[in-house]
Amino acid sequence: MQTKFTKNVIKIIQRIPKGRVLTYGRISALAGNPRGARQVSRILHSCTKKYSLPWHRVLNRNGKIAIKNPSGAEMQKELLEKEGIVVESYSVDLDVYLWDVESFSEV
DNA sequence: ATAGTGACTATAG
DNA sequence: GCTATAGCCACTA
Repeated sequence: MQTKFTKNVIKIIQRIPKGRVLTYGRISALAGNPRGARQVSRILHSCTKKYSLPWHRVLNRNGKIAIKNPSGAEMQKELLEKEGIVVESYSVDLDVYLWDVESFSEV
């Protein structure tokens, strides 16, 4: 059984539009836990396969790829570029690609 | 219950 | 820009 926070995170991540990215802090805050950024990473680990989450659209606060696994980071960069996002040195320009989450509150 | 860990964040140097 | 610390919260042993 997952916590409410976990389910919210999953729902939010699944709502990330193509070509946009979100930060761990943003997601955790939207899910109801501004301090739960680390849990977002955990959820990604646990639920990416089960829920087909677009984990590649989740970056850290600096718009940088936070994955430890070098292969995974490379894959994420590739996936982002495929969506039209320019990735430089494993980081993206948040001013351009950060998802405007205001539309999520409507739901 | 306690301790260790982590795809984070904020602050300090 | 970088590393180092501390704080946070959920999961695992």
